Amino acid sequence: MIGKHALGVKPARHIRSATIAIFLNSLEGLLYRHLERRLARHVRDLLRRNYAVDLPRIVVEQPPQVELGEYALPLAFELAKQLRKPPRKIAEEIIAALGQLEGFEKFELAGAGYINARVNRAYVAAALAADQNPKVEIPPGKILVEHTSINPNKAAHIGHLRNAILGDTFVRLLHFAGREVDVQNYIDNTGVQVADVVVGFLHLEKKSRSEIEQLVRQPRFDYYCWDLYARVSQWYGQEKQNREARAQVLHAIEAGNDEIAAIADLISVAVLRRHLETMDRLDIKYDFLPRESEILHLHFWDAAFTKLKEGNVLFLETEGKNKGCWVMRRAGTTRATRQNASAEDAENGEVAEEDQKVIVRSNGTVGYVGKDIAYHLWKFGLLGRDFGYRKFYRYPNGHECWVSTTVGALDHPHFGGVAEIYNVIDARQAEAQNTVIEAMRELGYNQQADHYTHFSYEMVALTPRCAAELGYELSDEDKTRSYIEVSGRKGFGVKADDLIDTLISSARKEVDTRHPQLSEPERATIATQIAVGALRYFMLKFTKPSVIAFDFKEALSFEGETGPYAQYAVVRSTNIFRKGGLDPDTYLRDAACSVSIEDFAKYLMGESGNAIWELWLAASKTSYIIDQCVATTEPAYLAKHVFQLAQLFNTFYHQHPILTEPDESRKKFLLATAAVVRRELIRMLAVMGITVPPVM
RNA sequence: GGCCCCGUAGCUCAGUUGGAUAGAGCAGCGGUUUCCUAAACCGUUGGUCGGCGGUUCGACUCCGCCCGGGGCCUCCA
Repeated sequence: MIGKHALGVKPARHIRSATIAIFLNSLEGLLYRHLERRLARHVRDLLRRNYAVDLPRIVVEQPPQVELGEYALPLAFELAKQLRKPPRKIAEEIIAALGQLEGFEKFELAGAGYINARVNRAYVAAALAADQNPKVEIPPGKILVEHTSINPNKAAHIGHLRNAILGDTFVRLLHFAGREVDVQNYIDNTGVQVADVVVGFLHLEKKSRSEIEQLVRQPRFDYYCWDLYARVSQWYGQEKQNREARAQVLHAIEAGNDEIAAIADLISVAVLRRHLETMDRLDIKYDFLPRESEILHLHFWDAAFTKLKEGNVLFLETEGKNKGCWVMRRAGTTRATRQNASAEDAENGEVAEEDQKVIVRSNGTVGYVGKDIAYHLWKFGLLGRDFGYRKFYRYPNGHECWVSTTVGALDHPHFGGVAEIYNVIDARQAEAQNTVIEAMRELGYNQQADHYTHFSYEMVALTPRCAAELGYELSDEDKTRSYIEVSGRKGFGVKADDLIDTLISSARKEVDTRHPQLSEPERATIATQIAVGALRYFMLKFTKPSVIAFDFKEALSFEGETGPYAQYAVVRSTNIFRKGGLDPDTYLRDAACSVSIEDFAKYLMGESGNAIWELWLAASKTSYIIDQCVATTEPAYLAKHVFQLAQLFNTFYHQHPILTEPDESRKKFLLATAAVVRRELIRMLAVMGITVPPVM
């Protein structure tokens, strides 16, 4: 629901050149992903027809150098044994049979039996300049992305930033792919973490409700809680009986109708607002905040419990250590247990003790996984209950964020009942997530389970050096580790707002020296854009399963493989047009299309055109890369590609002075090159949530 | 003990779901600014892809075993 389209640039409405217009109308697409699909389809048909072979997947890869073509098919190797012919011979035959294919120049035999395909560079470039991007089939149904989900009891830290940036970027990727998305941020406002801070205010600080009401209004109340939470954890360690305070508070919060519950609500709401402010600094916004308090008070669990019992997913353990608990089979123990068990055991749903997951404790209270099952049944519209909704937070840009409540507004957007869900949750919770999926499956909701994706990522830890810089005392063992885990409980970590502040002031210093003539607000805006660009890029450049060992030096870098590097490439392109007295977008719409097919061919074909063609080719891959990111749930590919494109552009920029180019048609072509790359970079950066300053 | 992730250049990481000569950034060394041009560019140093087997025409990639690091496995969330 946020930002219908993440596109930073509007597509050109019409094409000026009659030649190109006719050509483009006759085709379904000329950009990288369209050509790849067409090639694969063409080859598959040919293999069926001529060889009666049906390959499950036609592998299409990219040759090591652009000189060898744009696509490479290694399929002759695969067929060699089956057809009892040498690969080169097969490749030759296939090439002869391939004939003509729209958008392609020719097919060639290469190496030991590769079939390399060369596209018609001029046509592809013309299509890209005209921003041709034909509609592709978009799967129906709304998608729900859950991310951030920070316990509302302390300030957000760098680990939470990775979660939110990954989640928000994935939302933008889905938007780009044309999908409708709801963004949810689950709030555990009734758990032990909130209880702990409440204990801190009541037992350590001895604060009254009205005093807390005052404190809540201070600017960074979440920082106050950060320190208090760490002190409470220490306090629990001092005397065993201190922990009794937690149990009492927790119980009061769950019941939800006394002074303590009111204080807990006061605190968690205030911290939650702070989280929304922090994330909005990075342009991360939410549509709906489902809270655990409503899951409890609206009795979501009761509805889920009934279903789980009726579906024989849960059973009451009558002996052993889990006696008196409602348990289910732990994820990952699925078939083995069933097959090894006797038919009668399977009937009763009996599972070995070590394979059991307790869902309802023997005292009748439900655990976290149980509540999560109920919540996920709601997400798919399977629970038969709904939240109440009220407006909670209005962003400066007018976007409205809703929160769950027991009795809400009559008029509200519809949340839940979606077709697909993605949960951005760190890898440590993989087993819990799988247990929820397993419960859905056992309830017979296989289709929903298939569309339940745990968007798993690794944590952000600190390098020992970084930890030492922050003033933490390290044991000798810690010093030898490659990284040290952040701990909210110990108050050990880098707070999100602190990091953002540091980045902004660091960027600000540079902007001040480079552009002293700019006004104060202008410099502030640019510094913020650079800081956000650096931070978001930093969190996205690592692949999800890689632990980020956080280090200030790297995170604060604005050089090399960073967000500012890519932003700077765009600024350079913008500079060309500014100094040339042109507007890049207008130029693309009007002038670039006046570059004739012949001129595109002249400057892009052959040896001399290879280098610039490489740049055009990379620029034509936007939708291809984004498809890949969505299919693999890996935004890092986009970050890598943006950097590569920026790198190619910087090389181009260095080698080709454009404004002084004497040949008028060549100058037009070079300007079109700069404008196209600029447009694609802006687009992809927007998908990463990064904007580009006017100057840097 | 069981399950999951990681191991690639001095450091931090990519490696297109089995393909052509393993790539970036940082750090180091040496260069390039009257320019649309330095948050940049060029050159250069640097590799037993943790180890051993296996599958394959072909393995950094898949399988098995081992070594090293991390995580999860609680009537916590």
